[in-house]
Amino acid sequence: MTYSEENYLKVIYHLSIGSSKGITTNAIANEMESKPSSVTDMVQKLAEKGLVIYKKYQGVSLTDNGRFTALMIVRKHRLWEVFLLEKLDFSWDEVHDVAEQLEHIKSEKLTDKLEEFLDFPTEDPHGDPIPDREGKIKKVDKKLLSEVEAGKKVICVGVKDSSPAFLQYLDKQQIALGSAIDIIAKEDFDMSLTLRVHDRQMTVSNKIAANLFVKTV
Amino acid sequence: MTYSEENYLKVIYHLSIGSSKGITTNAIANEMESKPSSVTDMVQKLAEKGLVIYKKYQGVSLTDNGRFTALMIVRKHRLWEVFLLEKLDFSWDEVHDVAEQLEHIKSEKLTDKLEEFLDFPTEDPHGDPIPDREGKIKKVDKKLLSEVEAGKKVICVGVKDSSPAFLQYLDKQQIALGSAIDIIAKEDFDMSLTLRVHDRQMTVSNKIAANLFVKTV
DNA sequence: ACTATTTTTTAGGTTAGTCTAAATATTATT
DNA sequence: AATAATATTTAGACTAACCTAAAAAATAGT
Repeated sequence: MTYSEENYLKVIYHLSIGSSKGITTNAIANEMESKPSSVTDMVQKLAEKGLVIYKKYQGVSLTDNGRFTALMIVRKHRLWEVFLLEKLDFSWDEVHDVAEQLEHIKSEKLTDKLEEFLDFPTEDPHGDPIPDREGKIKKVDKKLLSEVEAGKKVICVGVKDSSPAFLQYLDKQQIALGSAIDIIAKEDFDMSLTLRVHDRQMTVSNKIAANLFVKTV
Repeated sequence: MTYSEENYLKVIYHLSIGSSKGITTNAIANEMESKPSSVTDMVQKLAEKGLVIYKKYQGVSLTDNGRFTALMIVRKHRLWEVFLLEKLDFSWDEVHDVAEQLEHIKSEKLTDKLEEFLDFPTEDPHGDPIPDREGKIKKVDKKLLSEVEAGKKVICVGVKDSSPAFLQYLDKQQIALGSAIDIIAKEDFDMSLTLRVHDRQMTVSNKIAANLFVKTV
């Protein structure tokens, strides 16, 4: 397994979530910031190795073997994210690039020992579930704030838009990872929301709500 | 900096310790389990980048820049070894392969935070010193047991020969990493040593002593 | 249903890092 | 000092992973 093959499998896995159809070479090239022709090459190689199913012009999908391999990479990525945040005091936006490298370290023992050291976390700091060593994965309860109905209580677990402007806005409103949010009301006219965060009441636009990931409690 | 360039620098650094002359392409090829012709290619590339000094048929040596780069890789390798042993309960012989991968992770912040997390260790589990972030490195006081004079007290920090036969022998004699050893006498005839380990007295051959690294206390 | 547009694949080329075999330089031997 | 042995470099080839440009297939528009 090369570094590059692993990256392709990971991207195909992520694109497969939700869409049941074959993943197009264009979609993969886009995600990997490479060219469709390069993707065609690699995808043929992965098909020969039995990791994906590929028919010309029809897109690709993962085999069981390919999915398992992808899940083990995702597992490593998310465990390392927990490590960086909890043990090394990395901030939210700093973990990704480093985890992107660490996910390729090959040692089952390391992965399992790390999981134990972190006390068997079931989700990463963004609220995404961590596959176990058999590849089993908890169903996600992460949603966009805009999709939750009024009256519910939720916890902030991540952002969709991670631009400085948005992060600074959240900072100003004192909304952070782990903040408890009560959804008091939803305005039908513009889909804006009235929230209570840390005993402070506020109103946020639909655009804000559509970029904030929360998990229901 | 590619993975491969980093490995060459690291090997050249290790071979440079002790020998003040230029390092031969053959020596490098040997250490890397590759061919001398491949080494010539790479060494020319490293010379163009100003990391080594190279004149045809004369061997290579590191520039200041090259030495610093090598030291930063050694720093990462040894910090990760400490992490694996102390935090994840890896055993002595399991750390090397994994550290060999982890040493290539590129993130100054990660390295510095890891060092802090481990409480600024100054040597790794084999008794080798860990360079600081400026590349400063403590002088080694690690020696072979056979080179220490009678009467001294030492601590076992590593092995030169790591064959199962030798490790099993040490196990049987209850000599482990960290064991305190008193050197009671040295026999002139065959250079065998009389030792006290854990209040038990024993005699070991020169061959044994010449494969055991210790640090003087 | 036929043409225009877009998507995907094929063909051929590039770079990094490796190799083998041949050529050349250095070192050792007598 | 000349030759034999060894070490090192050069030349040319290979693979993995990428690219561009052209060809082929699929999709969309009228």
